Amino acid sequence: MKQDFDQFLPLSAAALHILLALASEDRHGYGIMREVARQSDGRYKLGPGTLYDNLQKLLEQGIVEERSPCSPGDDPRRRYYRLSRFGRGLLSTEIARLEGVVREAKLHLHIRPERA
Amino acid sequence: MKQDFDQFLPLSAAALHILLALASEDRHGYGIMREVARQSDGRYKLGPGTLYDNLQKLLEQGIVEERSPCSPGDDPRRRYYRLSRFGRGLLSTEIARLEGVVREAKLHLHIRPERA
DNA sequence: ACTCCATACTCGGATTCCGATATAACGAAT
DNA sequence: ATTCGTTATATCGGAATCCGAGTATGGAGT
Repeated sequence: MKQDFDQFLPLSAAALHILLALASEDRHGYGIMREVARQSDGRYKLGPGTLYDNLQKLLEQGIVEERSPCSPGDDPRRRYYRLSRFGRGLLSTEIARLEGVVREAKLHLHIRPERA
Repeated sequence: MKQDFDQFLPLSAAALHILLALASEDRHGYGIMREVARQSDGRYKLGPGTLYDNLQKLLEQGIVEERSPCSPGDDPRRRYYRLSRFGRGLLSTEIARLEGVVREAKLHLHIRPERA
């Protein structure tokens, strides 16, 4: 069975980074913000507006699910989100697409070697 | 000297694909549309609205320049666009950023081997 | 003349972005 | 116990962006 990932692609920068933050582990909203900043080395920061707009849409689309807060002793304010199976497949597809973009770009750009 | 690429990043999907189409050669608007569709294997199509909105902004920002139509016998309606030196550097930076995203994602996803 | 495709461009509604702001609980220190 | 900085969720509304429908015209083929 073929899933129609294509209608959700390409992911916006915000959605991509949110899914990426959730790929490593389930996180709550604020944790997503911190993880996105960390992964991008502080160059890309998600404000609360962008975060919750996107989270709501991702939930509606079944890409992300809300998880019950299982751990006792955890701050009860937190609402945890997790990547659904579908979302994981979608992210994989998007990453494969981005690899193609990178490959194409390298055919035509002189990339400087990374500096130490 | 350090150029402040960061304020332009991340590129939207539309801007990224336009720059990518211009990386290989100078093109006119309609040609950009076709090249973007070709590079993405028809999965990502740019409508004229998105194209000209983006092109105008990229021109204002000095990322893309308009080139005089040099070739005689060419359709005189065509307006050609070219990646500026700054734009080329910006695209390189964005590609490097995307490589980081891909690398990060692969740490946490089981990517299926590509099928033939 | 007619038709089809290439080409540039505009318009306006829909979507998305995103910072300012509100609210409040937690932890630690005084 | 009060205060303060941080953690945390959420909304609001203006700005930016997306994006397809539509307009217009030129060139090529029949």
